[in-house]
Amino acid sequence: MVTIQDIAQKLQISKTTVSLVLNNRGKELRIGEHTRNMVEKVSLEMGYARNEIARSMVTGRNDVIAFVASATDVEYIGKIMSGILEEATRQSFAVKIYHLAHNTQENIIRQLIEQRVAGIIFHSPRNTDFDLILHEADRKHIPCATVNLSNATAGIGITSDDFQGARDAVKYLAGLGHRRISYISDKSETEFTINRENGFIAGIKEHVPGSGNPRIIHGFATQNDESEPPIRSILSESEDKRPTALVCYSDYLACNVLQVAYKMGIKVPEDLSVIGFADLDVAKYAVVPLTTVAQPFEQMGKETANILIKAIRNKRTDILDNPENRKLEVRLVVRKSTAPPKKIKLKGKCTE
Amino acid sequence: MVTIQDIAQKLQISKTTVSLVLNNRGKELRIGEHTRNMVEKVSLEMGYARNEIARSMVTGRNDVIAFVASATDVEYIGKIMSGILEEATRQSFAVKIYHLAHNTQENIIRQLIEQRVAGIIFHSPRNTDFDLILHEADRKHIPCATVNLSNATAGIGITSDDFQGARDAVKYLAGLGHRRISYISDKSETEFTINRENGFIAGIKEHVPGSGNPRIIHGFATQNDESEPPIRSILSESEDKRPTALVCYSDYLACNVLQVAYKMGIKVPEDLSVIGFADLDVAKYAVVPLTTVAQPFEQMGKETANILIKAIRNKRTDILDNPENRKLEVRLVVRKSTAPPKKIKLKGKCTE
DNA sequence: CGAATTTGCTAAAACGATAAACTAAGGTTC
DNA sequence: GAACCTTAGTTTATCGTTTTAGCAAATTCG
Repeated sequence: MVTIQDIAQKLQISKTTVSLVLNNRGKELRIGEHTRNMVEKVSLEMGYARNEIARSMVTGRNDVIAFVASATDVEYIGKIMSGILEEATRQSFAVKIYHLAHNTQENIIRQLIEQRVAGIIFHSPRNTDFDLILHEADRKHIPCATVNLSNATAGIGITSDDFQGARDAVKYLAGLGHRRISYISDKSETEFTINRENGFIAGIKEHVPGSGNPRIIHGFATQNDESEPPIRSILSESEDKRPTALVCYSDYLACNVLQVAYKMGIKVPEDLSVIGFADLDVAKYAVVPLTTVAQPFEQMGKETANILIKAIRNKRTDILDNPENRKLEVRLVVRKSTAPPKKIKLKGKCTE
Repeated sequence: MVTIQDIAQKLQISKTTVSLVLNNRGKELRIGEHTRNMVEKVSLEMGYARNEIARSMVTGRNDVIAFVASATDVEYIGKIMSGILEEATRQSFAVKIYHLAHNTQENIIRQLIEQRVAGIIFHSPRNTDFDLILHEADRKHIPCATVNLSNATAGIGITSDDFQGARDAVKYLAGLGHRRISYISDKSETEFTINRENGFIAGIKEHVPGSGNPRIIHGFATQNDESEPPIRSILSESEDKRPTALVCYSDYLACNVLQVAYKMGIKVPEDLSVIGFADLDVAKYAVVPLTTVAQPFEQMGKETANILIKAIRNKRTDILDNPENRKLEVRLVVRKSTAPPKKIKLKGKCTE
């Protein structure tokens, strides 16, 4: 590989001069125009590419951020990554990725430190997955951020406003005329499940007052079959008692609902409205494309990367003392799985 | 940050000694046991973490591979990445990711060279996306590989055996008794579309002989609505002429078929069998979970990383002269969207 | 015309590690 | 007891770059 030394030799000048020119500091540091041109020309001719490793050595900087995730083969994590990548690229940072799937926390943090990454972004559905890494990173003063993870211990944390999302979903359904709205939660207990459930409850209290205690059941998104019994039981009730609309913890669960309803001959949206959460492919490609609360995954990635890089640039000053936590707005995407409830139409006809 | 110098100073020995011990070359190069123990102890106490950047400088190695993809927010690419990551981790390589989405080829290859990555893995549905990068990487003798991309120019190329997959799908359907089987292709013309189409044709010739020219239509996976007219037209034919089974280019297209069939009141799998391709989430979560040709994305990633790293370790000798191209086996996953055709049963009843 | 300033460039140190060659002390062998 | 070997390290060079300080020649100024 060609080095600045080689260029210097060819031009019979010092490598300092070459370095200055190639870093565009030639004008300010008074390298003559002719020399500048020659350096540019020869470096191009010889196919010079600067050695970032050598550069990092002396500057002490290393413009690389690490994205440590529980997995990469999950659609929404891919979207987050995409946002991180876009912003990092824009700011001339490279991105390294790490998995918890085939690696221990000990191992990952060691690598991150040895490779002198400038900052770290985490995501996992399980908050505790990063305790060790966060602790060690803090000791070494590596700025950290979490994305879509309500763990404030990292200094920087970007999530989506799931509470608001669930509330909006209820508001929309109430606006369509629904009164019996239930919520199907995931089996896990995380900040996500809690926020969405609370948002749902708040929505009911606000938009469907006097409807009694909101009904919440627990499904199991991961395995189709596991979710069927609870869903089936709620849909088996008589038509005047069972919910006319279901808000689901995730698009996956909403798909499960679609499956069960299909088997039971319940029509969506005529007999039952369904709202999902996330806006993943499964929502778009469902038989009845799902109305869903779209989370701004890409934007979350972008924002997180942006704030993290700012922290890095500001010489990592006291992020832990002034934590930056932000919730991004969600957006209800209305597709085909929601409609006014049947009952209301019938009632209307009867009373006339 | 603590350096080996600091450790050496504290112990009043030379940094070479420290280096040797910390690289486990202390025994072979005769550093006394007592000194070895002291170095280990003090380096732990001081929280030493070796500087991979400095190390790379002198060794000339940099155990990093780059994964350059058209995007990261696509489910199957995430799976490939997962495999790459697993294998790279196992072999102590780090992985950097790059997007074509927000970056030019010129920019990416420049970064890759400047950062002295040891090898590059590509994926994009469009073969030509990497021409420039491949060319430059070759000039700099950086070993390259493509994954799930039938472009042999990279020396290493791992794909799945899509031809076989489509053929297997037809074989399975023929085995169920289907005779009128059609294929719905994507609108694009890539190696993928060609391989699957040819596999389908081969399957028909082999397993449904004398059924005339196989029918192939073109759908549009990307936008739901665009695919509807061609699918609807084929399903609108009279029941004794229209296909009893459809093999689809992708799971997405298969979902489109499910949507159209649902609207038209055609039951899957009773009236129509549907087979997808890829085995993505949309297949698992479809109303009628899809029978589909599962591609081994993770394994493809693993295999690619493994061969690439081998090439890197073997000092990148003439991979371009001895290209390694491999097709991995696909696997038909049978779910609920396929069943024997109705007609056969009816016929059976009539003739009795 | 001499002093001060500007211009154009360079020498040397540093970053943190590894690698190759070398040394000094003590123990063996013949 | 001289030659050789072993042990346990050390010295020096090197990787490719940036940074700091400096120096000589040319130019400007009073």
